[in-house]
Amino acid sequence: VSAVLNGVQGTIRVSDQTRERIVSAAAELGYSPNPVARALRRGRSGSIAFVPRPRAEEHGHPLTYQLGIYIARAAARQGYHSVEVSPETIAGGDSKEQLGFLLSRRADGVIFDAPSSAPDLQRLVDHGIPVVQLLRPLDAVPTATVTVDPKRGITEAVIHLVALGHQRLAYLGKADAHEVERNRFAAFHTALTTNGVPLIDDLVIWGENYTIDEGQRLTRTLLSRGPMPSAIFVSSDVLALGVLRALYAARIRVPDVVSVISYDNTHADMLYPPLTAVAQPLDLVAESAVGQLMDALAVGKDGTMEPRRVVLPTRLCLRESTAAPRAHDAAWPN
Amino acid sequence: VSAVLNGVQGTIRVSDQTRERIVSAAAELGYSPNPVARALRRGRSGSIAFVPRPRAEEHGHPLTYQLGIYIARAAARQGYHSVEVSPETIAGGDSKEQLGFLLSRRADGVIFDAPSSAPDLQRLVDHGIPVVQLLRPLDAVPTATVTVDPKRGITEAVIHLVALGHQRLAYLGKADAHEVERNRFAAFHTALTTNGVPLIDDLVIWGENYTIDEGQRLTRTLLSRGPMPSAIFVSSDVLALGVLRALYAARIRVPDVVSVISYDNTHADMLYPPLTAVAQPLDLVAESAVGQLMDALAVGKDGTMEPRRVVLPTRLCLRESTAAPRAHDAAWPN
DNA sequence: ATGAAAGCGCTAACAA
DNA sequence: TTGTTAGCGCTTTCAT
Repeated sequence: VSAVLNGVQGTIRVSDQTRERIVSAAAELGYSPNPVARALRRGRSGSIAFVPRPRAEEHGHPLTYQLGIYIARAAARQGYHSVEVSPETIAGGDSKEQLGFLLSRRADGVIFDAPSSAPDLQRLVDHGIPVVQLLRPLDAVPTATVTVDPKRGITEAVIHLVALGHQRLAYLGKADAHEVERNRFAAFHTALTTNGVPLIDDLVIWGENYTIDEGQRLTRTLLSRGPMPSAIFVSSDVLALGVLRALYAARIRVPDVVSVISYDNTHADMLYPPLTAVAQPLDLVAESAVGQLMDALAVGKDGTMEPRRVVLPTRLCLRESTAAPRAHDAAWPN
Repeated sequence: VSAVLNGVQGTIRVSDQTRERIVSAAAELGYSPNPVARALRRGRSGSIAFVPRPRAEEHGHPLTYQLGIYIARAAARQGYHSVEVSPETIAGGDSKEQLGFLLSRRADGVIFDAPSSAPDLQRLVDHGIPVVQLLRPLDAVPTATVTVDPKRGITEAVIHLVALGHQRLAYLGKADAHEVERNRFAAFHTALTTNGVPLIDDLVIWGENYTIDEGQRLTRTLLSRGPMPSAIFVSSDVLALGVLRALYAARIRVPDVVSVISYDNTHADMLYPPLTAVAQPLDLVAESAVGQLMDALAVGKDGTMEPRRVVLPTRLCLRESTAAPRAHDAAWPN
């Protein structure tokens, strides 16, 4: 019966008549297999878990939401289920319990976005559960990772601005807490140099975190530093929320007076004006992560992963927050 | 051993010495129970599932995100796990499989936010799995529900505007697809009447869906209808995104020229200016839903629920998108 | 081609 | 107080 219902491949070991009997009986009884029993027996649950980034990141939801969807889709394509396990629960209650939840074959593999707890990760790895870290991995734990190289998109952004005629570019970013931050600024800096645009120290402003308030603060600082830039590159959408708020309060219109480009593209399409932004390929990130898990879980494999490091490129998404600088800006004294 | 490790209450049926031996042995071996086996044996998984609203709702993510967190927290407080099961997966692949996933004791109870598939729900109910529907329930299926009565918050909103001196109020809403929409407008209308403010037909504009584009479109229509309102009530935050975009494009400042109040409070705190908005108590919604599930799942109970209907009030959240109307507005001809 | 049985890891009921 | 055992529902091996 089990073989028939599961459509076992191998040799056809059942007469058509019996198969028919089995199938119709199952239908009549409304039978559906109990996945828990199946998981116990198989040692595999058939589902993977996605643990979003810690909630501490104010307004991190669109990214989490999108990743969740892409992961669910990618998993579904492979016949896998995916569930999202709130980091709240993990960090909150006794994390031992929660981890046990993931550990003990309830999820065959786990995808973490920007995890914050190395010990938790390590325990999973120690238990032989395949783990992939996304976007902002903890390097202390040797797992597979899928990250993004900001270079391409940021270079496109700078070229775009230069082509429009901008020469005074500001950069609002977060002080380098992580490689990710450093890479963004490095990409920006390199792109300026390559395109013969000066990096103006006064127009590079560092904040402590990615929040709206911080974005406002940095913008006010920028505005207080004398001659305005004609374009601002903001290193995260959440920061950009604050930038736009500050600009709105100061009655400085975008893109009429300043152009704005942000990084992330998570909120960009809901703002006004819609923001030109550098987008991370979250769909591909998810796909790659799920793919790696599936490889490790393929029949015959024991679930061990080599810690492969996939790096994906970014791209610029053109919208309406960029335009040529105002004519008289060009005539401004330096 | 099982009894000791699970801290069974009843009579203390174990000598302290043996207990000690068991505990230390477990610690040494790094033992942690296999939840799958436990679930199979107990017939309870110890976790509940949250199925977010269909992704079709553009920019519905903050609400989903917040509900997810509140549900996770509430469940954790009760010693339960919660997982989020993407509606993508359910709607996408063969929904039978996915439902089976929820059905077959992988989740002891299920919380749906604004579900779209009555048959799926019905199947769960038929299988005796406790179900709670949130915010926009399918009345066809007799489950417990937790909904929100917009009246209080909307009344506060109108009173707030009237107190500021507004008399020309616009309402942008979605044509009544669901009781939820009707209730919002009804609350608005009643509040106007109660406060002696006229409902101006030209300033009530109906759209087809909650999208940014629709918000823009409705606003353009509004602007084309002659004398501006001094305040706009927008029946959803996503619509408000479009309203603000259209106002920005038309160089109409908020709240200097028009005040704006929106409903939902999901995006309101990230906009510019920060929006005064009517908030649904998502934390209480989650808490109530989880509580009802827990009641149904309490030891001894068989998981049957009476279809209780909890209704929670809204409240106004003051921010910066409302101000007194411009002086000359008062002098405007009607 | 079909039937029988073992056993995944746990808990609960019962026996000693 | 401790030890033994049945069995949750399934898959898979082995015997017929």
